[in-house]
Amino acid sequence: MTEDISSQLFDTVIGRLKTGGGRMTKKRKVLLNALLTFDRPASAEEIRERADLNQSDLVTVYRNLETFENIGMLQRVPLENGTQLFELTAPNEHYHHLICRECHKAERLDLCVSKAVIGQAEAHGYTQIAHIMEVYGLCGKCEGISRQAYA
Amino acid sequence: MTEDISSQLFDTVIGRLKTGGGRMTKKRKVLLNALLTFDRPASAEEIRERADLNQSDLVTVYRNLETFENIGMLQRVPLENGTQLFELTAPNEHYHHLICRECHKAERLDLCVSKAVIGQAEAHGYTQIAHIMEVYGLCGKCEGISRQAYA
DNA sequence: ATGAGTGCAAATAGTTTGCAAGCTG
DNA sequence: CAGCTTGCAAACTATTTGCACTCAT
Repeated sequence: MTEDISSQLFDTVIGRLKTGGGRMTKKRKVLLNALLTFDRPASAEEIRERADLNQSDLVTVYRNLETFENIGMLQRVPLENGTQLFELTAPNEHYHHLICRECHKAERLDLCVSKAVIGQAEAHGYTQIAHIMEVYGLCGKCEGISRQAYA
Repeated sequence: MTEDISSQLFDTVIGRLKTGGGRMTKKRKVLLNALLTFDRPASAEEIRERADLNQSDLVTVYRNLETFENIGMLQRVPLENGTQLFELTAPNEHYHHLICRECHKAERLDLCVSKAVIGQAEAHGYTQIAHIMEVYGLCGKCEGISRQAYA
C-alpha cells in the first residue's frame, strides 16, 4: 500500500464523513491513520494499540469503525471463532483473504466470486446481497511454532 | 433430504461416535434427529426447540454440536452478526449457502471454490486450510415485510 | 450553541468452563 | 463401576447501549 493510495483513502474518508454531517476529531484522525498503517485486517484491540490510541476507549474504536463502515469504506472480516477483523477499503470495494489462524497475518486473495454469487442469489429472489469468503490456515511460521509446542 | 440420506447420516454419526469411544444417549439421539429434520443450517437455540429438547440445557446442545464437529460431520456457518448456525453434513463435506438475514432460510449454493482456494493457500505456504463462503440477502418474503415496516 | 463524538459503566448475547451428579456400556 | 454425558451456575469475550460530558463547526 503506497503513500498515494493511503492519503487518497484518507481524503476519501474525510470527504464522505463531512458529506454525512460527520466531524473530524483528533481521535478519529489518529484512528484512521492507524487503520491505514495496516496491510491486513486487524482487530479492534489491535487497532487501538497501534498509534497512540491506547488511552482511548475501545467503545470509541468500535463506534468509529461502524461509522467508516456506514460510509462504505470499511469491511468486516469474520474469523473462525466468531470475532471479526476490520479493514479499510476503497469505496464499496471488498476483498477476500488468506488468514493465519494463529498470528492473523493475512494476504488478499486473487479471487472474486461476486458475479457467480450475485447471479445465483438474484435467481432465488434475494435482494440486498452480500457475501463473505475467507480462507484460514496456518502460515509457515506458525506451523513451525505449533510443531515445537507439541514435540 | 430424503429418508435414506437421513438415516444414512444417522448411522454414520453413530458409527463414528462409537469408534471414538462415545456413547449414544437419549438426549443425543433426539438432538441428532432434530438436526436431521432441518434442511438448512440452524442455530443452537433453534435446534434445541425442535424436537422435545426444550427442557435440555443449551450447554448440552453446544457440547453435542462440538462432538459432531469433531467427528467431521457438522459444519459451522457464520452469520454476518458473528453468531453461527450448524448443519449436519456427510463426512468431511461442506457446503455454501444463500441465507436470508431475516428469517435464516437458507439454500445450498451450487458453487465450490475449494480448488482455487486451496491452490492459492498452498502456494503461500499455508497448511491446515479451511474456508468459508456464505451469501446473505433478504429473501422475497422478508423483503416484503421490511418494506411494510418502513412504510 | 447545537449536536456530533467520547468515556465510563453496565448490559447483551452467544458460547464456554467447572464441578457434582446421572447414565451408558 | 469407569468414565462419558448432563445440568446448573458462573465465567468469558467481543461487542453494544445509556447517559452525561466535551468538543468541533
